[in-house]
Amino acid sequence: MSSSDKTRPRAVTSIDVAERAGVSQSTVSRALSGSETITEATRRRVERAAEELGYQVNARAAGLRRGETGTIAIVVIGREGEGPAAVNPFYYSLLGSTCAAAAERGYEALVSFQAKPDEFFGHYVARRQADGVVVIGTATNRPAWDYFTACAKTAGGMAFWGSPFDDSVWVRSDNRAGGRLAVDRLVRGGAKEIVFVGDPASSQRQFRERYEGYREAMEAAGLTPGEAVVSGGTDRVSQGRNAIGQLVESGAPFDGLFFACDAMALGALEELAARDLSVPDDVGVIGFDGLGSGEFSAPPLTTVEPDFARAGQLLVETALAAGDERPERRVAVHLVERASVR
Amino acid sequence: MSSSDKTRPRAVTSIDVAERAGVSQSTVSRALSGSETITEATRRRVERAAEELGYQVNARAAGLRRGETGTIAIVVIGREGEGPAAVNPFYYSLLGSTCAAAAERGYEALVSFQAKPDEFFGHYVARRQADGVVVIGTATNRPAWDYFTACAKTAGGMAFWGSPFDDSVWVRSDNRAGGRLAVDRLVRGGAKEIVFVGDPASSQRQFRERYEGYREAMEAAGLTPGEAVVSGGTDRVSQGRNAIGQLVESGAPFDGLFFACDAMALGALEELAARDLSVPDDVGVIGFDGLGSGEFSAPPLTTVEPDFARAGQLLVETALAAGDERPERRVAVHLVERASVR
DNA sequence: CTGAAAGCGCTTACAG
DNA sequence: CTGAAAGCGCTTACAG
Repeated sequence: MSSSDKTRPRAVTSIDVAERAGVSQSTVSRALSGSETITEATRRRVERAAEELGYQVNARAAGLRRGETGTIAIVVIGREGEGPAAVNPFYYSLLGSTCAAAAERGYEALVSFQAKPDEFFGHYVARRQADGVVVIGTATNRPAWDYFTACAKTAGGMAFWGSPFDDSVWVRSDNRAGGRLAVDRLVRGGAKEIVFVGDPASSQRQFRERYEGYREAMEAAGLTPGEAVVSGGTDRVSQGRNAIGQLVESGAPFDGLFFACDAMALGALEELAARDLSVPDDVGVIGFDGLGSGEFSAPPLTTVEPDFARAGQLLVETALAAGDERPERRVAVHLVERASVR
Repeated sequence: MSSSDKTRPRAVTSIDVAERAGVSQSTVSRALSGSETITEATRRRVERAAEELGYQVNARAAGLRRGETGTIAIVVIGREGEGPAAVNPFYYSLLGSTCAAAAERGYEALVSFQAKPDEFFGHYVARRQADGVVVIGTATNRPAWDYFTACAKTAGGMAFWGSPFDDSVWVRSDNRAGGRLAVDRLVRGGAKEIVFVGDPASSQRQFRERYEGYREAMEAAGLTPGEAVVSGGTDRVSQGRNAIGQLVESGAPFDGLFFACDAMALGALEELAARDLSVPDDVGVIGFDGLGSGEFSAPPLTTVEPDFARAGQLLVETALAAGDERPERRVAVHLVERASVR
């Protein structure tokens, strides 16, 4: 018979506020939502009552009535069967700036990490939990992208970064420009035999674009672009490591290395050191992504970084866009100068 | 007069499903929520109708009626005036595992990055947007912690990691055990003159606990614990760098260094290299946090890492706990062996 | 400028 | 086992 057996105390409602202020519920709603049609005196009375009662608008009820959710769902795709600890830090940065971009537009961000097929969920819009959903993460989780690509077909209101498919609503770095930036910088450092490391046929579609940028810049510089070096390995870091072994054993000369992503470059830096090849003196190295880890590698890694803030904005914009609008989908990149190029 | 001038198509409701299945709305609700009191035949009929119509329960309406939100808010506090790009990667890992822990318990995660005083918001529970809120992030943003500590006093349902205050509902690493782990390892590597670097009076309360662990282990090993080395600098990395300068100039001998956090250790590693001090031969180095960047430093950084998954669980548990329950609040730590100790 | 009433889409006593 | 009705807490036409 106790009045509060660990039940939450009943929340204060707009009716309580109305009563205290001596007005109707409608007036409370208008006063608190900033309607123009309310007397300043009334508004103040209502605001004081709300204040005194510690009243906060019930966002859920308001949204239900209004028909908007004010929320955007962000799903981060991980490697199959691995937890959030295995997520590439690049996607954490992207997550952060996407949340910030959502907030900027007045949206809340509902985030989830999804890696296992039996837990895939993308029907946020249908369930009215969100007005749009952005999906980011590793291209290597094929089942996940199959799932979300199918979602996008029936649902709309989705934006992708990292999808292995070209037919979805993706947002990407300006990868060709990035490839050119990297090669030009290597050339300025005196390199002539510049090699691209990474698989242009990778499920990460952006790799091919980076390779194309490499080719363009090589040709523009009067140099001969080579075939991409593709190496095995379970993760990007060991792929980078293995690439060096492969390269050295092939006997092909090289004085500049452009990696399809920072994780590979970081692995390569270790292997280069192990083989007593000096960076940047013997060979210049540039990565792609702007990973924080590159600040502490030996030497610190020069890299091509997308404008994360802009990436977040574009992702949110795209997810929220009504069908016909066509938001820009390429994110500008810039070179982060550290110390792995002369 | 067009029927769909860029208005979202009206969502399918449970009434539509009821109609199609030839049952009442109540039955649809029961069938889809897995109520026991429904005939298998009826349930199947309803499920098929829902399927055909592409119906998804409106989570907001259901929650409103049920009085639960099924959501937990996670706020990440950043350095005053800086964006998500400046957030310590440690907190990204913690964010990831907290999201995962929420999902494990069937909760959605509403995340926001907050750094500026005019955008602080913590009334998620009062606004019925969440059933609890976990706050994580840098202790250096004092106004933010003042704000959320005040929130916690009136609101309940909150859990903190990183708060500079002791009186809030915090969850923390088992820092003393971590300190002991680090010192013991350094001793095993042959070090005798082991120095603690970091400010025990820092707003980051965990630093003091780590220092205490250091003292305990030193004494237990029959060694003399020294005063902590406190150095200036705008961020942890430069504090670490400066600590080395300070230490070397002081002339005090040292052959083992335990840093209050990895960011400081990483800065120190650079400075040590610049001064031709070899790690781990001249001096062993151990950090705290388990930062991913430590994998790529020269040498890779040995560090004390909390059990992130457990940290997330405890945070969620604490935020969701009804007043009287007292969830465990210490997270176990372990040593990640890399190469900065002999 | 303000109020009474309807309704957003569910779930859950209450009947039968 | 199923249905009719009420109600979660708002906002917004519709009146006045």
